[in-house]
Amino acid sequence: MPELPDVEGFRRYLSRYGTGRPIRSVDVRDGDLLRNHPPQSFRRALEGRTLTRPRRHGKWLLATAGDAEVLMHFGMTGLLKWSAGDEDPHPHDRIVLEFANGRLAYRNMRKFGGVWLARSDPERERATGRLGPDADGLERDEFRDLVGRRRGRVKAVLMKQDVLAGVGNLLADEALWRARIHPGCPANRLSERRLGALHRELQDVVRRSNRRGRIPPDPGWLTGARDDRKSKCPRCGTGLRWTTIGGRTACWCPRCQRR
DNA sequence: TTGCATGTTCCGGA
DNA sequence: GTCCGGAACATGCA
Repeated sequence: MPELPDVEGFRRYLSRYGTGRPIRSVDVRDGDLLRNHPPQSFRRALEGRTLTRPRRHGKWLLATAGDAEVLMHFGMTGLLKWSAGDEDPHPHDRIVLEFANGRLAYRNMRKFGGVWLARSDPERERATGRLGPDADGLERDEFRDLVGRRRGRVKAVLMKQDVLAGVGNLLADEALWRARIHPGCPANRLSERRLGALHRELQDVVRRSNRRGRIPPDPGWLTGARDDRKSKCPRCGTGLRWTTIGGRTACWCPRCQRR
């Protein structure tokens, strides 16, 4: 699931369950997900430390641990899960932080994404790659400069993490649908007015989704209709259409979103 | 059995 | 250099 709003939910979750007391031990149940350190040095860096300053940049969740920084990416199936009891670990729990009062699991079925440790800005950037400014709160002028100059299709541009960070497949489709812009339209052919509308709708979708920790699949949202290939546009009732843009399934309304 | 899935990266080609 | 499509990554589900 994880796009910007989901990771924002994980940030709050980490803040609630993973900070304020020291990590007693680290259980690396699947070393594949530790992307830039062997389990032993990862454990040494974290055990006895307290996580502080949980923060998010795009789809990345970061936290300070002593002189190091923990970086988490959730791929398509990652999440955080707290448990206070002594139930068996879930089979997809890959890395588990043990605290005195319970444990916090980095769970990830498909093993895209992972967990990194960084001790410097360059080391962090090697993990995350170049990231544009976070999509949440991006000012209109900056959005216009970043997105409006690109020749590529607007949906693909929105999803490029080095342009702006945090927008994934669902968020891009939702904002484009609301702004009535066809996902295949070249970004640099959008008028000022339409770019402004796209900016406004994206900010609104992000703000409302962040409160829920997900892009809500509610009535009135494209995200609430897109899974069913027989769905109609929640706004005008026209049959939705699907195609591939930027390697992912784009969903749009052929009546509301004309080329 | 096949196709598809909300992410990223790498490659070849236009 | 830019942009695109396709494949790969790993796993589960319809």
